[in-house]
Amino acid sequence: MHAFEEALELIKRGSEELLVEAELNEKLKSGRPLRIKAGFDPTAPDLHLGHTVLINKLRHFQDLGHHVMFLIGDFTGMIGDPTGKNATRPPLSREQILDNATTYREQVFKILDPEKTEVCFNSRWFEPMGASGMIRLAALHTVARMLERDDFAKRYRSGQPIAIHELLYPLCQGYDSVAMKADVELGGSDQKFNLLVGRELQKHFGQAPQCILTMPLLEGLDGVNKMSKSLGNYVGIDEAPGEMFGKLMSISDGLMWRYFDLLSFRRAEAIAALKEAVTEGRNPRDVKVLLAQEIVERFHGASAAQRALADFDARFRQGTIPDDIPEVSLSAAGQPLTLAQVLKQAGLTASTSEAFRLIEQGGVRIDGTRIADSKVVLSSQGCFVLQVGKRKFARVSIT
RNA sequence: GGAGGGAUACCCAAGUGGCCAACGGGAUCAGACUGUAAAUCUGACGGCUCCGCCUUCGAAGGUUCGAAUCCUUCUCCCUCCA
Repeated sequence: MHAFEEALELIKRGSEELLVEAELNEKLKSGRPLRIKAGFDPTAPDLHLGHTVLINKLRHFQDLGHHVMFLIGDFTGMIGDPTGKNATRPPLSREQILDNATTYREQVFKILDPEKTEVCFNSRWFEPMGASGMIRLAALHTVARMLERDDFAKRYRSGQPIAIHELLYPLCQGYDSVAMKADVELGGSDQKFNLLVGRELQKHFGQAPQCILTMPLLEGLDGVNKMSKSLGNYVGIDEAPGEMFGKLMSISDGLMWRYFDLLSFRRAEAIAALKEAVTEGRNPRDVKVLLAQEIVERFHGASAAQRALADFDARFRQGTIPDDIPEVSLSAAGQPLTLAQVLKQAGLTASTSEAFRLIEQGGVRIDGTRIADSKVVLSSQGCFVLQVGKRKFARVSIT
């Protein structure tokens, strides 16, 4: 196998679609470092594992010696990407955008090598372009072609408003590719239309059109919907090691392989070997541990990953109480407190009603002993560990 | 500008004068089973000083012994026409 063929394998792994493969082949064969572009809207600075699928792919290119350009759409952020939206997005202010961009960079360099990454801002070429330049750019595409795009078409059909400036978004993104002389552009599978516009414009400006590599959207912890913060099925890359580890351990066995493909840096053969081991009887749990550890290690380092595993085993396999639990001290003011009140005041339940229910359902323990009597009154003074369900703890002292 | 339809708990969605703290589904939480798996099963799912009481059905008033349900005004959303 030639080196470039191996490279192509790595590039294609986990991807959704590669256009046009033959072109990319040629580019790889040339042996020069390719210019790899990926653009990010500086809207949501809180990255989760779903976002990292694309960033991992950039990392692959980086490892293969290519030139990664991380584009922060500070200019286009004023438009807001209409992709997948059914409504016009509120524009971002200048300060918000810059703020978000900084956070973005910090988080992204946990995966990308900062030395090998060029960070670009597209205001650099759009600001000097001016209104006349924008009009010339707009002249390069037609409304009809723009309305071919599914989400625009749907909105248009269903009578939802499409503001004129939203039509400019794909053009701007496409022009970015011209300004950056991109050889390859990466994007989510929902970005295909925008990425294709880039090819058109590059051809118009006499450049070889970029290849397009789209990445699938990662399913969230529920295994059904795409990972997103608003659905609450996400793992944030800033989350504490223990949280991250626990969340990853809770995914289903089937979903685990998807996560391996899209998130792990292991070689494809290594993953295949793991899969085989499981079919031959290896406990999937142990394999999932490997995945969870790899991910935690990536964002928090090896020792944190070790600790997360140890804590996890201690807490859930042996049922011991973790040591890093929040401490709460309450003052009884001379009066005895009911258990339900303490639970609420310690922040373990949202209301005393909820506390009552949980007690009655057997979900509450004091120092490891289940308390099922909702009328228990805690005599004043004392210090103990309160537990609700499997994961919520607090060390409470009453004074 | 005109005509019509709608707003119910985290989401979807029943309910058209008392049996409604409000059917059902989803999400969520707890318990059982486990690998903290997943699936499944059981239960909970407005609040409180919790075997009783208090506040909810877009908002504010009103009718009534009694309203999510009837009336008035207001706010917001949708559809059709212009």
